[in-house]
Amino acid sequence: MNGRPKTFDDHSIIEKAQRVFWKKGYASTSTDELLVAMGIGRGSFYLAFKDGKKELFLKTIRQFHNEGINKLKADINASDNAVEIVREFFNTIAKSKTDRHLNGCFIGNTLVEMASQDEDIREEAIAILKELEQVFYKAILTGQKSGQLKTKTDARLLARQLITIWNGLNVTRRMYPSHTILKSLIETQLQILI
Amino acid sequence: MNGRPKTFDDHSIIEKAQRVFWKKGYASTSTDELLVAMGIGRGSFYLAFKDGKKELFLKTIRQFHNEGINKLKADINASDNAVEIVREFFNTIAKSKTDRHLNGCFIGNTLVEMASQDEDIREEAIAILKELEQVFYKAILTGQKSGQLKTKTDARLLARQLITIWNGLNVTRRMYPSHTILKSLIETQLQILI
DNA sequence: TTATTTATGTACTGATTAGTACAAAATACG
DNA sequence: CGTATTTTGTACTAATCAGTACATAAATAA
Repeated sequence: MNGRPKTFDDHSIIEKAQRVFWKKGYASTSTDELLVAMGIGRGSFYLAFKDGKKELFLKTIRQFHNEGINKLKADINASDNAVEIVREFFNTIAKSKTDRHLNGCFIGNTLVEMASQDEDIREEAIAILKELEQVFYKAILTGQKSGQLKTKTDARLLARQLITIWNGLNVTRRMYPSHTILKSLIETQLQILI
Repeated sequence: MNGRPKTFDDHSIIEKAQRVFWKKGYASTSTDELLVAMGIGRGSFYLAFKDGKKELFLKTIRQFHNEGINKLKADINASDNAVEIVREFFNTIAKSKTDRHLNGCFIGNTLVEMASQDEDIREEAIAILKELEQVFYKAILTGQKSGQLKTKTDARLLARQLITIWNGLNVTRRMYPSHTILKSLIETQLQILI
């Protein structure tokens, strides 16, 4: 049986919460702030997310990741050059707006902030980054099989280097929030993909 | 004129505060927790650090950095192979104890957590990482002049790559807190130093 | 000793925190 | 219409937060 209808849908309020969490991190974001950003009241929030802030956060990073990874996979599938899509993926860092640099990678931030604080959140962040690494891995394998990638380096190791470069760029971009600096840095780092 | 003598010295309590800040970050560390770790009372604390938690934190990252960078510089000066010392510096990541991996790099953590939260702390963290990059830069220059480094790549760009790899490894080590994985990863990443 | 200075310990403040309790509102079904 | 069901808004709680106030302690200097 149906009761009073919801005035919101989970997907859109999670997206609104995401912007706040991404900018401020987990601990520094208050539930009050989240409620204002999501545009709902306390009653609705704790009904929709029984375990409160932590449940919302886990759903937020999951939704953020799913949409990003699905787009990346689709782009790769639609292309005949998987490695080139990976390159473009890295280049979005340099192309993003200047104020975005300070925010870094939402998942990397989460891993850094929560690694010693919350096992559940840490493991979720690790799993997400490993899924991204896995996409890199498959793209590299594809490139090596097609001959577009000449390097004989083990694809697993190359993928692990890529995720490390990704993590690093998302810290370094805060030091150098400059289009040109980041562009040349990314280009140089990606020379491992030869 | 002298009054009642202090029961502690700043350097040692800053070091005690450092362990807590490094593990938990800025926002999630309470002043109560810091007082317990430092072994002093509120009265003494706010007398020694007029601006409270933030002043303590800034002094903590400064002291942490000064000691680390001075040791690194001394090691480089005492060696006839500056680049080899830089390699060893990176390899300390792989060699550290497993539970240390979750803590990452104190300064990198600070930049990630505070970039959008506190301008003073962000700029201090950026300055510290740039000082480390500068040490890399000079080591690379030395290596290129002596012929120990064959690469003709611009030393400035190489140093920027190194700080990015450093930042990246300190995130990735939380995904793979394993001696062997990190060792091979570091070795591969440092192949830019040829 | 007495005055001065500095350090310490503790009680307190007002703000903010995450989360709960619960009555009222809005729907569907019979 | 009336009852069951679900959502909503608001008042509340108990804990914790960073920081202040201030009396007392412990030293030096006169």
